[in-house]
Amino acid sequence: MTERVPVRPPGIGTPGASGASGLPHPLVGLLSRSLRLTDEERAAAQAVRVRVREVAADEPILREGDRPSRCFAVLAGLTCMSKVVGTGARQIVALHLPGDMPDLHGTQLGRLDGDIWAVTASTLAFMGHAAVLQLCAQQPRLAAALWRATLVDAAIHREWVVNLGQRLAVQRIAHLFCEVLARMEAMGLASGDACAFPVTQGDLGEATGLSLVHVNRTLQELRQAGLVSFEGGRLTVHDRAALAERGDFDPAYLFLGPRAEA
Amino acid sequence: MTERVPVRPPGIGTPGASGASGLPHPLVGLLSRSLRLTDEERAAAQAVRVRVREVAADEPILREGDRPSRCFAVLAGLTCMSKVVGTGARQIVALHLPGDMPDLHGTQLGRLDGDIWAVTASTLAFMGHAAVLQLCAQQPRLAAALWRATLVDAAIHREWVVNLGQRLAVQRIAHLFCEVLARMEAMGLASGDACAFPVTQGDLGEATGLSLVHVNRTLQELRQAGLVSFEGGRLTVHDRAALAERGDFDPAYLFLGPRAEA
DNA sequence: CGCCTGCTTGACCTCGCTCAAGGCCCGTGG
DNA sequence: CCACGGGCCTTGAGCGAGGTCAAGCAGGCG
Repeated sequence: MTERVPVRPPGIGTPGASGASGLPHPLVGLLSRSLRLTDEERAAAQAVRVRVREVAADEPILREGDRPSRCFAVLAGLTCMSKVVGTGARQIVALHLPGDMPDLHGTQLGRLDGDIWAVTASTLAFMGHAAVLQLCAQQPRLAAALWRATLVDAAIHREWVVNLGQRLAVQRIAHLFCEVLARMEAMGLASGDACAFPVTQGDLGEATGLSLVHVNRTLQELRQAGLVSFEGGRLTVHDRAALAERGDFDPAYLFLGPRAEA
Repeated sequence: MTERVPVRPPGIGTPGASGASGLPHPLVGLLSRSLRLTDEERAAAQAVRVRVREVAADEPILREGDRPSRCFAVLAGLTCMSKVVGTGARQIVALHLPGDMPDLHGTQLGRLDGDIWAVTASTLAFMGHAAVLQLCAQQPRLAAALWRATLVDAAIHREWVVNLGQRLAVQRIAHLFCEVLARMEAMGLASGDACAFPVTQGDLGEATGLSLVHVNRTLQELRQAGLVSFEGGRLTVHDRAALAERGDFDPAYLFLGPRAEA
């Protein structure tokens, strides 16, 4: 009945992730999602020096309280930000897909208010805070675009608050699946109605505030309803409309629509 | 046993809220919390024209999907951002105290991803998006400070995710109380261990993802433990350390500490 | 005076948690 | 080649935190 598939498959975004010509600068990729860059702006962004680092699955990248001097963009893989409560339980507060900058807010706030973990083996592009801040000071449109990126993250947080505060287990999971597929699609990382999503059921629980056991039963319910498959680290949505309906999902909060140029 | 006190008392921040000399410009107040302004910067901020408006309790200020051309700061009172789910239930995703700018993110995102309501009768200071954006373009340090303000909001959202995802009812309420008192204090709106907090038990439920009934019983528990009083729209914390302990509260995420100047 | 809003209480129910055990797949080492 | 161990998924049984429904009460206001 239950198909068995190798765990933790290849990965996300590995094949020439986000552009054509060799290695596009991660900032250029991020910025041109919300802006049409001028040559000067592109040059300024590309001048920010990048150091690429690989991290293994379940490796801590940054710790709560850290005052890092560099921030990073996810090139491939999956990272998350989480916080630990008094009981020792962990809540994932954000998922970062390729193209995201998980700790961009750190450049402004200086201190990190949660841990950042690699969920799967990932490729990260580190940039110095100083260089990013200088870029912001010299290129106001780019500063605005980066600001906007952090505001979208905040909008996602708000929707997560709603998800955890008001929705039942099935809806929470369905909603998360809808969000992940929509964001993957926006990054060009989905194929049809499927995308890589190599997280464990335990991870899902920590993101949705549910126990591992209940996530398992909830997944069975979604599976048996014919809405999704979630096996082998891959998410396949069989009926998008029905899943969105089930999860009370409206993608407006992702601000993926036609870019609102200033 | 249960004392009865008039509902919806005077209000918050009414008495010469945030400064000495007549009416300080709301932007100046907000900005100088994280920055020591130069004369030029102060002048530029004060040049942003402001229109003050009073709103009644439970009045909608902005609606989800709106594309406002102005944003506002809370001068006095209490507002919130909330979202409504399919079942009709409402989740409050943010509380705004005097000094906050509830829809500052709207200047960059253009569209609002939730409703903004006046929780109590409030005084709001509206400013045009264009003027604020122009200020950002001309004064990079002010732009950074406003960006930072939205990042602190995001950090609060993340903590709320944790609150809703991992904590029991008593902890959720205790945590919220700690947060409100800390933020009120930071705005100079607390007196000793008490502050105005004129919300109904229903409002508390919508902020913490609990039913009204359960909020009521939970409040009794906190009251009988001698930790807080919450009557007559006023919050009084009798044992701060114990309440913080009970609510698993660590104020680090509020970024109230000594301002991290660039 | 009567209504409306907000608080309080009781009884019952259910969603989701906890505890516990077993199974499958894979990697490792003898 | 096989034995062993460790993730991760699955299933069952019992329980408990919190929801729902319903009613009553107190105070403010027209």
